[in-house]
Amino acid sequence: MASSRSVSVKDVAAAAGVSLGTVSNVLNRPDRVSASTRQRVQAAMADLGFVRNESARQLRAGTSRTLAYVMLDAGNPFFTDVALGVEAAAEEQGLTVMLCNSANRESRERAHVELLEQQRVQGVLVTPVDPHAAFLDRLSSRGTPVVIVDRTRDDDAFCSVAVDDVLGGRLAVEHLLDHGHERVAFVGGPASIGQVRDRLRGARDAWADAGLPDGDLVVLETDQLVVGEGREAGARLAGLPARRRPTAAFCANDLLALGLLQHAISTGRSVPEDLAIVGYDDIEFAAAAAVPLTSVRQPRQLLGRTAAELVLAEASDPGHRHQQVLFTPELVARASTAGR
Amino acid sequence: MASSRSVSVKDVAAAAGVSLGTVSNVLNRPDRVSASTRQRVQAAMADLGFVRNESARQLRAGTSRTLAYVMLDAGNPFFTDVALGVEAAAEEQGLTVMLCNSANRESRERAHVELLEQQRVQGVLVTPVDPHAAFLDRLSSRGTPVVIVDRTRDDDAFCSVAVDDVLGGRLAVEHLLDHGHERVAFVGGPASIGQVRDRLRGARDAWADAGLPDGDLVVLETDQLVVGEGREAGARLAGLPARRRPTAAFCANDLLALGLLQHAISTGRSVPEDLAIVGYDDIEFAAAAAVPLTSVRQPRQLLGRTAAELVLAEASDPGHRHQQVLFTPELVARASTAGR
DNA sequence: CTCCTGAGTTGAAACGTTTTAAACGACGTG
DNA sequence: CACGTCGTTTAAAACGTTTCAACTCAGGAG
Repeated sequence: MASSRSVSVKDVAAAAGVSLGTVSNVLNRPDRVSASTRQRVQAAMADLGFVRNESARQLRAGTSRTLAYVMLDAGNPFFTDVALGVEAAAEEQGLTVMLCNSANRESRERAHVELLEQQRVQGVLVTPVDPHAAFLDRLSSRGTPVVIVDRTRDDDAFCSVAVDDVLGGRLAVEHLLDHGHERVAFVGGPASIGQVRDRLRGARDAWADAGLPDGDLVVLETDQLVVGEGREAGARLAGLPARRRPTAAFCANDLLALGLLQHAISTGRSVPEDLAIVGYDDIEFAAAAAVPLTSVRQPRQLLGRTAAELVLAEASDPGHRHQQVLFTPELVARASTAGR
Repeated sequence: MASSRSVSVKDVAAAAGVSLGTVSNVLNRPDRVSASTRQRVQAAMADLGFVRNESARQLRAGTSRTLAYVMLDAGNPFFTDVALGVEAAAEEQGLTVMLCNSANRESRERAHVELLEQQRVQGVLVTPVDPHAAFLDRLSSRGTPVVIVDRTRDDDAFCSVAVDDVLGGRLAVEHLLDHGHERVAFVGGPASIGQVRDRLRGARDAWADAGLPDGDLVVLETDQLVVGEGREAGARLAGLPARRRPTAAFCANDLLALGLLQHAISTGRSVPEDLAIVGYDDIEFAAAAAVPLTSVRQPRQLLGRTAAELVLAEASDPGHRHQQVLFTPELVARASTAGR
């Protein structure tokens, strides 16, 4: 029951009157040790407060029992849900997940990635600021399995898991078309984000397929995907002359949609009668909004789980071919588009 | 520029034509190495794609360069904000933060804590499911510094940082009293959570000080601190006879408050005219709600930063006395109580 | 009685670093 | 010319674990 810094296998061995190798066997192959000595050793371990030194284990064994997820923004519920999926898959394999937060800063992402490589983690999952960053290629080329989460690259240098954002954009706009809207706004940006571009492209595809005039799909570009920008977009929308003002808006994520919703309500407009709104991500707060939000749902936990499985597959199979998994999004209709 | 598994200091030394100790010096005390050999070694490292093995470093050095925060619920924006503060403080010290998510499950919390101890992290910050769990005492007694975040214990076995919840409860109710409310509901639960009890106690204190009858502070207990429970509480509130129905509600956190708000709006009640609402935590979504929410703000990032500083202080100073830091909350008044 | 078998245990080597004391020259000083 | 000095570099030990070949010792088979 004692304590103190650093009780080693050697100390336990001495206390139990066995050799150091036997203690290790108790730890790693208990079946090879007779019941009586096993108990004696375990008692000694408890007595001395022995805690295995993972660095030494890892150094000798060459393999770590952890895997890491470098999140783009830990404050966004979307990514924490992805992390839940990662953790679930890891737990099944007896691995621990190390969560890192790059907070949208590439320098932090890079620092994390480099430390993770030094720690010889089994694999790195990452939602990168820039999927083409050179340090990701380096990491991978040196032998650490890397999976890109919720982003894609045009080449196939990595495994990746993502959701079909073009389809998601199409679903959103088709839903609005079904409800009879003929002037629609797309709210989102900056265009440098691949997701935003893809969702807009899907929206445009659907719009074109319906044979509606290009100009009636209004694009409002934002600087970030946050609530405040949504409010601001709402003001811009309200400023348009009534005849050209869209009757519905499709937002590139739920935070924007919530901002838009908030602006509408606070200026006395009703949703969906005066303005229908579709969001994207289906975060928990979407369903809980003042007017529950129609949104495009992504299989967030599945995304994380699949990424974890891919990275482990790559880690265990040397002759592995990279694969790009693309999930299908799903539209969840709620009150914010229920009118008409 | 090559790659491959496991290039060691020895390989670099051979390639650069120096001894292994010199390579280590280049890594750790570059000033002790002449400029010419330093460059030669660095070139060799780049050439071979050398990556320092952190396990070996840590085994020899005995000290790790990371610190961990075990979060109670990574999906709650409150905790991710605390994590931001932790990371900021750690970054200043050149340390990395390992985030772990117990997701409200004590078994997961325990598993994380045990692995962290094996990894010999510099310190563990934790918002525990149960601050009295025995494995926390064990961890600490064996020499790993532990700081309890946003929870307290009656004894002083650990350092802790928390916010004065009794005061927070008082502030909320005094604010409502100032606005002339004389029938108020407290919404929150379960009572097993210390925070909930403290906030209610503060509310009662303020109520008593105002000389108002006990019975006019109605307590609605909830099962969890989530949006859905808030909606449900809204229904219970609306079901009360008008004469006894509170004109204002103080919720134990913002998620409940958002639920309550949502129920009010969807049933055609206006906030704050028909029902004033005060939340707690001041999460980002509080300000962005359909009716911006008055809320009791906690210094979230400061909480995390302080915890990190405490744990590092304890790690470096052996003759350290545990201290309990208590921050002062602050009421942020917004539209949800602006009437009257 | 000897030999074999197999379960249980042991001792030593290895993992990749950091660190420390010692070795090595080259150089200026007395 | 011998000596100490200083700046550089080296060799070896140590960190705590895992693994593997070798050893011991009963018990059973021949």
